[in-house]
Amino acid sequence: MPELPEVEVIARGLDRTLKGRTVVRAAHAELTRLSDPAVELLPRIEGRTIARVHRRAKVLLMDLDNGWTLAFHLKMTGRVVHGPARAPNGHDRLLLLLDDGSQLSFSDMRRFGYVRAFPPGELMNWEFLRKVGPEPLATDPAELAGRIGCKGGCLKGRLLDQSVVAGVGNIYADESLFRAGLHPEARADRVAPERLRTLCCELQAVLRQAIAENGSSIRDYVNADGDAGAFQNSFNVYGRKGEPCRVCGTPLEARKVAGRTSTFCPHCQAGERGKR
DNA sequence: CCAAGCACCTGACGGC
DNA sequence: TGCCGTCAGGTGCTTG
Repeated sequence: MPELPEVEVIARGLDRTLKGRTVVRAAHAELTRLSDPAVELLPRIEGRTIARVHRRAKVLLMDLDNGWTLAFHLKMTGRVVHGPARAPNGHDRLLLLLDDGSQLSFSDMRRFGYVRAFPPGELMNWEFLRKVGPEPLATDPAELAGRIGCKGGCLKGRLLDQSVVAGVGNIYADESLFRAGLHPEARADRVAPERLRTLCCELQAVLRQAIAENGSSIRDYVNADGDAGAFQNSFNVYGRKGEPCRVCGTPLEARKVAGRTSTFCPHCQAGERGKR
């Protein structure tokens, strides 16, 4: 579910509130996607102190004081929430009871998400992280543009490809394409480099703004404190099919591009599949 | 090698 | 009310 800004907001909140907290007890409720058997994983967590919480791509990373790292991938509906201890519910996958009586829960209604534990030094050997592209907010827009434009395929597909650039999902792909005035079906290698650079600048701007507004809440996203984000109120195109473009008033169109529903303004993002 | 399609799951919503 | 189809913020495997 969450894309880069949402995971970033969660990571910042957890790093602030969990750093130095010790896990008193770890409990699992049907950890179907856990890479390691819970019987092996939970003893690695219990008694450990949380050293740091951070993010890479859309993955939430929790460093423990024994050098192990827990990696949470939230996929579509995963949530990591810190709050008062409560009884488990049917969507909980992992519950960590902390030494101040609070509890960290990882729950996931659709069960696409997972938690994995990596021994000291092993995180960077994880296939997922070895294949993932650079962080868009820590990379020069011109370099990002070069990665997007170096091959064919539609722009939307290039933005969603995690090996091209990390952390972009359906919302922020559509929003950055709109801001750059580029059609989602434009052929990436036929768009002028300067326009690709503009796209990457807009991508950075939209990601920064979304982080500043606490992320986007569409259905069930909440940050680590259980609060909804506000950036959904700033969407120009995502989820607005048929509504008027905020710039020119033309009704927004939606179609499947690269397997995902893509909403765009046929006037502001014209470009005859990007041949301009 | 590549893009498309589907699989993985559950729940919400709209139409009939 | 209830059944059915459709859709959902992501990734990864199979297929053509």
